[in-house]
Amino acid sequence: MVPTRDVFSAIADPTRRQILDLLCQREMAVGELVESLGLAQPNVSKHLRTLGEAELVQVRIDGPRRHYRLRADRLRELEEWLAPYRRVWAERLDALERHLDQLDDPDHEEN
Amino acid sequence: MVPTRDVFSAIADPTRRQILDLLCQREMAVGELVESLGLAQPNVSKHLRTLGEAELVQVRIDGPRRHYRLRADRLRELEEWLAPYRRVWAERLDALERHLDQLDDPDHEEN
DNA sequence: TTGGAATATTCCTGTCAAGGCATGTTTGCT
DNA sequence: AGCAAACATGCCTTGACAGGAATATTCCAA
Repeated sequence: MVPTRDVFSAIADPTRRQILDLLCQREMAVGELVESLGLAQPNVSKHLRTLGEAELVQVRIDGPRRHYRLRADRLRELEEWLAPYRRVWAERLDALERHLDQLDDPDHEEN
Repeated sequence: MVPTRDVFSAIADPTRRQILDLLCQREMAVGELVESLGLAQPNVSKHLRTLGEAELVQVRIDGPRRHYRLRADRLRELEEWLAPYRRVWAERLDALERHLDQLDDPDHEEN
């Protein structure tokens, strides 16, 4: 089951990030999400569909209601993408320190 | 200098991620990026502008050419956003193991 | 099997972003 | 000053997406 949508575009929307934040705590039904978010139900359903296409979310059917659950493993893709940049942080921190040293110089200019 | 664009929407575009990947290695001028990416120059410039609005990138002017440089620190925001989900991975891994155990059961059903 | 609750889907509209093309701007060179 | 290189910006068209409203679907209970 290959995802039909990439994680990056899925989390680009603020509302969808809100949904993920909620699902981070616990599984939730659509109605609960609607109430928590204060959005229209069709709107929430559509965002859930998008999250589902990215496989960031998983459904558990329980009678007439559907419980959505976070699939955190898909966020590992993000984690992995981030990896190469982590190394850069260390280098840049050195640069920042040198920069802060320059701030002690009263003639230094900043904007 | 508060960013006028969030990191999430900035990295949502594949081309922009490609650019970041290139800048991960070293600072590059627009012309170099154009050649590496095989895209039209105005196109690349516009993506660089977008990355700049998210402050994911920094310019160094050198005569007529502009060298763009990665600002990895802005990706920390992503890292921080990811933090709450990291904890979920551990829990979910337990569930996965239980799931795999069930796979040994020949009567177990899967779709 | 009829009704209602919970949710999904469709249609419509406005907005925004990407790509292509043309043009403006700055800089260095002569 | 004039020209060319290196970029940026503006305009246009097209496609994708978000939000709203209405409608369809699925399920359970009586």
